[in-house]
Amino acid sequence: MKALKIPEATIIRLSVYSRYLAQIKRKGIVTISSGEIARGVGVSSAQVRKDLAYFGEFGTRGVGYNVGELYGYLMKILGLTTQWPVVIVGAGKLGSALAMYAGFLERGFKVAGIFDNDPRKIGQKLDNLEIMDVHKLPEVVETSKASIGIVAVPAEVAQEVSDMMIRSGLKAILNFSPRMLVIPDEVVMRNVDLSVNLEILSFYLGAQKS
Amino acid sequence: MKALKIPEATIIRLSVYSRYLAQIKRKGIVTISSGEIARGVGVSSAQVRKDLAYFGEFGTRGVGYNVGELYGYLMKILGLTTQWPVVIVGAGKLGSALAMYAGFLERGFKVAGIFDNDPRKIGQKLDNLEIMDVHKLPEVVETSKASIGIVAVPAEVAQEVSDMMIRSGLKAILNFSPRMLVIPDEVVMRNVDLSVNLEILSFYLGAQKS
DNA sequence: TAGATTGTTAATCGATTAACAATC
DNA sequence: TAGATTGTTAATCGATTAACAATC
Repeated sequence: MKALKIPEATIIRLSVYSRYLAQIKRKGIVTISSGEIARGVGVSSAQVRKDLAYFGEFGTRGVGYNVGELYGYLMKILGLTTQWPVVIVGAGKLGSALAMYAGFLERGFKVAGIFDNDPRKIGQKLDNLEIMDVHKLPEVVETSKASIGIVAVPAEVAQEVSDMMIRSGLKAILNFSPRMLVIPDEVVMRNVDLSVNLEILSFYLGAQKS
Repeated sequence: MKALKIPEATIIRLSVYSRYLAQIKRKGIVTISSGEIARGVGVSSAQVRKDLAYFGEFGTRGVGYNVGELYGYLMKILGLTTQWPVVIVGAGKLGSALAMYAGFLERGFKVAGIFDNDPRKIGQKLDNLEIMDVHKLPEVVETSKASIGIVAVPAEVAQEVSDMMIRSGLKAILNFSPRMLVIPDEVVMRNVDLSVNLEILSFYLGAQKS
C-alpha cells in the first residue's frame, strides 16, 4: 500500500479531515474543494492536496472532491471501515472514563474488556462492562481478537502491563502512563500525555509575560 | 525570555525530561549525562542538549547535569513552579474524569471549578467538587484567577463554550472536542484528540498487512 | 472558450543529527 | 594529563509552501 514514507503528521490530519467531511456530509453537501476543507480544519489547501496525494487521486480538476466518496476513501485508509476491539488495563478514573467514552465507539473502537488487579474493583460494572481480573487478559484478547491495548495504570506498573499485553498477542499499545515503555519492534505504540498539553499552555502563558 | 523561536516539539520534550528527572531524583541520583537522559526517554543525546541550549547552559562539560538543579530549571521554564487554577466546562464522562485526574494535580494544576448546563448534573458532587451552573463561569474565573479552561463538551456547543470562556477572561484553552475553534490571536489553544491516537494505531496495523 | 481546481514539482523553511572544539 | 561530556556549529534530513501545468 505505502510506497514512500508517509509523515505521521499527515495521518493525524487525514483523521481530522475525515471527521470534518463527516460533518459536511451530514449537511448534505456533495462537493468540496481542498480550499474549503483547509479553511474548515485550519491548514493550507496545498497541505490538504499533498496529504491526499500520498494515497492516490481522489478529486476532479476544476471541480473538487465528492464529499461522500472522499470520506469513504479516508476511512478506508485509516482502517476504520472495520470495528477494532480494544482492551483497557487499569480501571481507575482515567481507564473507566476511556471505557465509557462515546467518541471511541463513534470511530469504530469497541471496548472488548477492561481489567484491573484490585479485588475491590474486579466484578464491578461500568455501564454494561464488567471489570475483570487482569489474569483474564490473555483469554479475552484471544476470544475478542483484539489487537489494540490501552495502558491506563500508574507509571510503576506500566512496563509490566505492557509486557503482559504483548505476551497476550496485542499488536498495538496506546500508553497513557507517563513512562517510556520498552516494546519489540513489531509492536506499534503511541504515548498520550494528558498533562503535557496543560504544561505547554503553562509555558506559553509564562512566556507571554516576559 | 525567548530570543529565538522555540519548536513546540522541544517544549513537549522538556516536559518529558522533567518527569524523567523527577523519577531519577527520587532515586537519589545526583548527576546525569545527556546520554542517560536520552536513553531514559527515547531520544538522541544531541537532541537533549539542543533542547536545553534554547534556554541556557545548565551542565558542566566533562561531568553532566545536576539532577535536582536541572529539574528545577525545567519546572521554571515550563511555568510549573506556581499552581495553575483550571476550569472545566462539561461534566460528562470525560470532563468528570479529567476533574478527578490525579496526574494534573501532581504537575501543579488545580481544578477551580467544573461546569455544566444540565440541571440534573448541577449540584452533584465529584469527590469534593460540586458541578456548577455554567452561568457561574465568569464569576469563578474571576475569583479563582484561572487562566486555563478545558473544553469537554460535545462538538456542537464547543464554539459557544469557548467564546464564553474567552469572555470570562481565560487566556488559554485546552480543547477536547473534535472541532476546530475560532479564537482571538492572543488566546493560546491546544486541541487534544483522544480518538486520533487509536486511529493512527489502526492505520499502522492496516498498513502492516499489505 | 474561460474559470476553477486538482495533482505535482521545485523552493523554502524548520527541525534533527553529526561532529567537534571547549572545558571540566 | 587523559577521559568524559557539554554547548554549538554545520550538514542532513524531512515537511510545508508556493507555483503552475494539466484538465475538468
